[in-house]
Amino acid sequence: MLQWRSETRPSRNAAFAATLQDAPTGQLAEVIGLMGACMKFDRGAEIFAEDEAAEYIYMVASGAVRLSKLLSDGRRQIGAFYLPGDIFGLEAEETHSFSAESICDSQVVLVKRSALVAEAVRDGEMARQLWGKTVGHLQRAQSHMLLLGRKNAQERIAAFLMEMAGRQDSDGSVELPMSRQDIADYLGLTIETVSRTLTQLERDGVISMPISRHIVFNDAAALDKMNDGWAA
Amino acid sequence: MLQWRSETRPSRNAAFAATLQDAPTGQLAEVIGLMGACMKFDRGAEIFAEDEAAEYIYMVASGAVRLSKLLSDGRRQIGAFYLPGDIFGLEAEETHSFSAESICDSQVVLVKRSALVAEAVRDGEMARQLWGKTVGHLQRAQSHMLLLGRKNAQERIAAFLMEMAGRQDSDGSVELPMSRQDIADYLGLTIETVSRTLTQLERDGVISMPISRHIVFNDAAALDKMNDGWAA
DNA sequence: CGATTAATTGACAAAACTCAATACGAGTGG
DNA sequence: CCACTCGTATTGAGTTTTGTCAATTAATCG
Repeated sequence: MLQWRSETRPSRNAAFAATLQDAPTGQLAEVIGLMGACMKFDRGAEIFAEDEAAEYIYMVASGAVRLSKLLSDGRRQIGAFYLPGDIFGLEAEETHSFSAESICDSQVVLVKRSALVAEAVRDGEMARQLWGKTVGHLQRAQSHMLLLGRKNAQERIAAFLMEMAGRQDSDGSVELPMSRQDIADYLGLTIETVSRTLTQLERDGVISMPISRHIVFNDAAALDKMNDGWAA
Repeated sequence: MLQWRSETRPSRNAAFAATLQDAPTGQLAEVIGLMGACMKFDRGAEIFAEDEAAEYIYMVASGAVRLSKLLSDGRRQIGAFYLPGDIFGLEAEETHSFSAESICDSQVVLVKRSALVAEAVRDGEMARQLWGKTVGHLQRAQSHMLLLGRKNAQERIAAFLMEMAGRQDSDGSVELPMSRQDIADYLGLTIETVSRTLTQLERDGVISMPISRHIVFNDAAALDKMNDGWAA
């Protein structure tokens, strides 16, 4: 997948005007990369907060980001993880209803929402892509609802591993940038249940965990079967 | 809320061309009402199926619709309920990933997706509204994820009742068009848990149920508190 | 009024959660 | 290079919530 580096990207102001001419039917990601300014975020840093005005649209250049909502009593739901190449910040019209934090040290490209909208007004293809991305996020959210509503712990973990594998161009293993607590809050489980379920899958020979955040698939078919009948 | 009747709506072919001129900055709902054709669906009838090409965009005129996904083993997740005035069918780009069924006898207005898109190309305001509606659906889906991920049965039921009340212009009561099974599949619970939880709320004096599908709020503040810290 | 579907209730089982203790691992300083 | 520390992850024991299966009651429709 895309692995943007700020060094290889022309600086914003220089490229701005020219870019828009060059990309009349531009890929959204390209345009964001060219129009946007790159920012670094440390592990745990907040990219935007709940109730903050939604002024920018974002793209992960490197690292990983979580979209989360925290409750008064400490419960937390993670709505999505964003990996390099992913665009986010589309889920708000006026203000954000979730916050976004950097899971590890990350680089994120920011574009003014107003600039993208202005571009979309002129370029129908751009409008179509912005809408399409939003529909894509909606489908992911629906797919996630499915998982949260009716899957047991093992099915959730299996679905999660397959999802992450599908989003990395992985051989037969996944590198997890997020903690067990993040996974738990994404899947609607406790950290203990996540841990036990992973251990059980390892005992069953389905996966191996050389280190806790690197998971090797020994029997991808078995994982597939746990997902049976559901979209990823 | 809107309570469209097919009789009061000009027939499609007659009004089509004129309509578009009349509504240069039209409300999306208005335009759909004027451009669309009205169809009746019996209770339980399928409006569109999973994997079907997404050819239309829909608006509920009367009745109620559920968006659902069925598994091989019989588990079902309901992703959303649509009530009069609600627009749906935006969650797909090419093909539907959920099916939609009429919960009771309903009337639904259909518009060719291509016609709306063509309109959006000409009218930026229309494009903005289509995108905005999609974002709205995404926010609802995220809010629903939250509920499914971390709420207990009582909190889910309370959230559901408040949501439905908010969507009907209701005094202190809700009329539920859907069965207990539909509610259960929406909330990620079993029908028995839904039933028991409602009974418990009635015992506690929070609600009354003169009949099973009509729920009166005796203590809305108590319901509110069960929702504490969460968006509806 | 009887038949059929929808909803409730009860008794028990299972899955996941809670609380507490222990182990692992990365980073730091001796 | 090793020992120490702190955050992260795993494991265990016991509890709670929700699910399952079965029976009963209520509502709806001819």
